[in-house]
Amino acid sequence: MASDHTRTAILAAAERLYADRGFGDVTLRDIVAAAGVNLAAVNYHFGSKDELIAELFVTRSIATNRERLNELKAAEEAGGGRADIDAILRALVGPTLRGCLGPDRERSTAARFMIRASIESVPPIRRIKNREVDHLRKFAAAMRRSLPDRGEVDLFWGLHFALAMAHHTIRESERLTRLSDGKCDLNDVQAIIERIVAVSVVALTGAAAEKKPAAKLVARDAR
Amino acid sequence: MASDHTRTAILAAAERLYADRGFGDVTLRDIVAAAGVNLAAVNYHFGSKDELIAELFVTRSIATNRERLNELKAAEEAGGGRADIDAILRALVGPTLRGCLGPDRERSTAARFMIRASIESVPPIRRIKNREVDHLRKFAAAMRRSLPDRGEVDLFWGLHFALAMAHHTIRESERLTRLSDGKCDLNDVQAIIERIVAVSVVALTGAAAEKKPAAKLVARDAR
DNA sequence: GATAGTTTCATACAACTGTTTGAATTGCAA
DNA sequence: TTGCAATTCAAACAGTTGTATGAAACTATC
Repeated sequence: MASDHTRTAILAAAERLYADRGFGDVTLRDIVAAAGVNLAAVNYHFGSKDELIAELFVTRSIATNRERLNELKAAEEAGGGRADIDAILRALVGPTLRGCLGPDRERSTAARFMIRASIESVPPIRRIKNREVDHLRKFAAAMRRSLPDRGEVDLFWGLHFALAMAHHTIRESERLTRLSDGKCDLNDVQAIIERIVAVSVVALTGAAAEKKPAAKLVARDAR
Repeated sequence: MASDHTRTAILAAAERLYADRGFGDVTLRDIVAAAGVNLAAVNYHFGSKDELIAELFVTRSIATNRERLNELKAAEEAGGGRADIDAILRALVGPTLRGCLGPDRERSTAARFMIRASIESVPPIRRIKNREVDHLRKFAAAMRRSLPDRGEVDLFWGLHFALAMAHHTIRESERLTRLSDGKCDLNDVQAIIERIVAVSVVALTGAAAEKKPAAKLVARDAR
């Protein structure tokens, strides 16, 4: 196999263009122009435009999912097979949020691409997302082990709401900034993670989350 | 002015098609065929495709926003200018959820259209959504009056999270059903509303929400 | 250095898109 | 009925899209 030069150039250019301008108005011609390759190269190397998009998204979401599972595994091992609920939730929303938010200027192309994928939800990506359920089941199982007394339905809702807060924060970060006149700091990702985890924990346990003083919990002091 | 027959037929056909098949693959030709009118009628009556979509969305979201404000006003008058926080949140998420969720077969075209609008986020709709901030400020103000001791930033986050749970539930209702093997009942809209309100309230007040026994609160008993 | 397989290239294709045009038709008022 | 504006219509327009083709260039193997 020759050097992947063309293939790689297409992937890089496509990710950057999609990140900058969205899926809606980036054509194959834009991509090949930016990559400095021939138009036919896309179909030769990827088969179709949709498969190119799918490959971009799969690559990134595999990375995120692996990170999630690593954190989950670490948390379960630390707890002897039964992770704390806040650690589970942190493993669930942390990688995604860290991947997509943060100081504007150091936000990577990959992050901006994933934000687009989260907002625009184009068909090839939606197809992949549908398979994500199996991945989430592992977190549901961990939550069941962590909170065996909690009803199964409540656990699903808790998991669902945690993801809701994470994804909505990614999707609507601009609106929240505008609504709060910049008072909500979207750059302090760790604080956002802790805030979401804290809300999810109280939603699941009905009690304020004070169990893990090691991690700095959400600063909820009045200002 | 003649009878709005053509105009109305276009609006109805467009809303139904967009609801059924999404914005991505519905063309003006599909719409005029379904409406039984001429292709040029769309541009004659609406100016452009985007303006047609915008009109559809504006009509529906004005209705939702009015409903929201009515509920908010009623809650504030009942409390003498200071509504309970759970009533405010109910006014915020209730109309949207009631408009979009509920038993599948009685789900209206309008509801399905709004779900699409929530998922696909096409340019003309995004432009309109950006103006929604002013509307949300009224709820932020009401929350400030209701919880004057709570920090402003926390209130914004609470508002943001409440919307997050509502919209994510609408967007990902199918996935939640699949993840929970149907155990999460997406048909009981009122229960979902109360669940979201309850989580938001504890997130905002740090205490379990037991203040209003009149409304049935979320059933969080283990099963 | 011939050969076979891979990769690149310019170009054409075929289909679809929203929009425009200008003539026909309609409906209403005088 | 006449006149005038609003509406409808068939047709074409102008542009874009993703994809396919077949020849050319390259690369590595024998």
